[in-house]
Amino acid sequence: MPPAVNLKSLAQALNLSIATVSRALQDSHEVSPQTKERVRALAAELNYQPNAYASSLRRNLSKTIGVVIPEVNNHFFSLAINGIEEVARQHDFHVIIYLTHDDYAREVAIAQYLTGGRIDGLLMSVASGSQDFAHLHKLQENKLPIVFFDRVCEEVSTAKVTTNDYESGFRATQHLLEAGCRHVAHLLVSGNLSIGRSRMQGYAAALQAHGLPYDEDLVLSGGNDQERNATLIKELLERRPEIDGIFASVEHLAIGSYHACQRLGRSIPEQVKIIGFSNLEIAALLNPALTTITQPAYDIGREAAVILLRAVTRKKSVLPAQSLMLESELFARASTAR
Amino acid sequence: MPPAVNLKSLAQALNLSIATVSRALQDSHEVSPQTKERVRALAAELNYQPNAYASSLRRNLSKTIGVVIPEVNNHFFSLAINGIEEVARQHDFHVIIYLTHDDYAREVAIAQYLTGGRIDGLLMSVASGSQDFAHLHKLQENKLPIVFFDRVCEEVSTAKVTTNDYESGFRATQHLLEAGCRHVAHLLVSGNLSIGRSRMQGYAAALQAHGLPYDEDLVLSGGNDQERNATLIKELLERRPEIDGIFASVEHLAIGSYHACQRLGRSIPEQVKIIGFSNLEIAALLNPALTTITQPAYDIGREAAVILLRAVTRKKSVLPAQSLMLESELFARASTAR
DNA sequence: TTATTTACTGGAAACGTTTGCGTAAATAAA
DNA sequence: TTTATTTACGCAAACGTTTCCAGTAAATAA
Repeated sequence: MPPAVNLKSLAQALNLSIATVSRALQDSHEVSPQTKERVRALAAELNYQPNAYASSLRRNLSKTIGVVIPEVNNHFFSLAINGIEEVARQHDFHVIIYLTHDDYAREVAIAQYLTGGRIDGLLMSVASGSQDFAHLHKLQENKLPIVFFDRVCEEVSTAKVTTNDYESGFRATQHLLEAGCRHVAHLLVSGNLSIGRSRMQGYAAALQAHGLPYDEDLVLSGGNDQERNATLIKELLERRPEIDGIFASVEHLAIGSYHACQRLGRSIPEQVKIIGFSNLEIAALLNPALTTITQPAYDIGREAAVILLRAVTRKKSVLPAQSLMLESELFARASTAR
Repeated sequence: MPPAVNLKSLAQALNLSIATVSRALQDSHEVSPQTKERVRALAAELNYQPNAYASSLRRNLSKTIGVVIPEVNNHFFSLAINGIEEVARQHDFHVIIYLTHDDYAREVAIAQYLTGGRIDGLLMSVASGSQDFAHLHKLQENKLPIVFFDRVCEEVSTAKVTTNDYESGFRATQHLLEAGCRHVAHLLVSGNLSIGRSRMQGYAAALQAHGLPYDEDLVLSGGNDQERNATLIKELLERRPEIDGIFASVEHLAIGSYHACQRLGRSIPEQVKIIGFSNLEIAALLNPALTTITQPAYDIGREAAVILLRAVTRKKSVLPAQSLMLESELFARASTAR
């Protein structure tokens, strides 16, 4: 091990005290310009890097934020991460990522970790299986500021960034109805997710507005197993052959619908029209091009990070309950053509 | 601030010394079973979490690995991250992610950070713009074990995980030639990336094997701006209308080719056949379905993480130069049909 | 009975940083 | 001249762990 270059070795080499070297590197006003220059020169020459852990321990600040999401292999979340990382970098913050794989137990374990003071703030999209939120309340008790994005947790009072999910659900359904659909199925990932509920309510309201009945049997809850989803959708389409429209609440369920239709030989959009929430850049290149409700994923990540970092740098540990709602956009494409 | 629960407070409450409490929580053999139980019980009750920074500082070990990649909004990398995270979780390690956006300056800045001892090991896919590798050598001098994956850096001697890029390039090109193409363009992201070179060499070798000339003008270097890529490809297709096959070395260039053909009204695969490296799950749903060379992205991430964590836990700071090469798979689909 | 081991436990140093406080010299004010 | 103030720096404590080094008491061996 080469003798690590730290404040002590710098101080010795410069014949100064550790305190002075530390202050010089922080550009403190209580060290002379000449000394600052000497210190900086040697630090640069020896390639000194402060020990992040010592600094974090002493200052009780880690310059790190955590991001807890279900998956990273998902266009929405990877775009959001891009936004988050952008903001973090501007503030000289580091980003630790944890994946729950939509598993409640993992989410709890991760939350447990996080009470150790490893991060200064948390950005989170809750796992779909989560019902109990004691682990999140514990984080708040530990003075960890939290910002939820997209999959928010209503039971915890803090800042939240979402999109207009109710309205989007309404518009998506309405879009199908206006395209001539009369039997619209709704595929969602989990009924107890707040955004799932909102989209569902929008769906139900649109049906009602068009004088159509809400049929519980047309609502399908999918999971994380893509193959299984495709099978479930296929079974639904077989069981209810009158279905002529599908509103998929998340991207991979729209994809699953394509596969199901392919297997059943149902043509899109002639027999079944499909609209889905999605951040696929290549929705337009699908066969047929997929009509999407597209969330401003990058901006959601950005905004959530901005709110969090503002709180962190101001040492506001508990964020006032606030909701920022961004607008999704509907891109009509071939999959819902008349 | 609620009085933080730490070793000291636990020790006081239990009328024990800090040392004993610490040892009890680590299940040391030199503390009695009864004491261990008492300590554990109170720790659990008070929800004690050890301060990660104090521990890292003292043990000179952070239980954290860094991942430096160009983008996260990319199927290959997000799958790789899934693999990495899986292994890290099994070893109780944390994962910090840094994005270079393929920018050399950012990569250098990130490397600079990383010498601060914040992480115990590094997984890296180098930025396409990187020419000089002093920043990486510095990391090695700082005793940071590095494993490169996919976009490896040949100039740095350490462990590397890649796929059979030369062979894949050869097979991809051969596939087009066997489908009848005579003028095959090659789109790549950067000529000075080692994997880019390998794929390119495979491309050139396949041409030669089929008695076709290598034409430099048919090789196009793309960037990160998708719109610009599509324009460049379009211009190439206009300039050289005889092009009847495209081998895209990365996913988004294949997508760009689709867009370019769409704009020019060239039909795939009748006029132009396209094959591309890609981890798109929905390649089969594109219009037409895209023929792909698919890398085992998840496994690459997994294997790289396994190698790294083995080195980290064995305190091997400098890894022996080794290469692990996994196999890519070619999925023939409609975009290269005769 | 004495010597030696074994089983627990505690004191204190160390990791590298930041920062409150003290102080000497230099300067300004009285 | 004396007295305040400023400037520039050092000492040492603190952050919460881990771990080396002893130390005590009981158990075993001689």
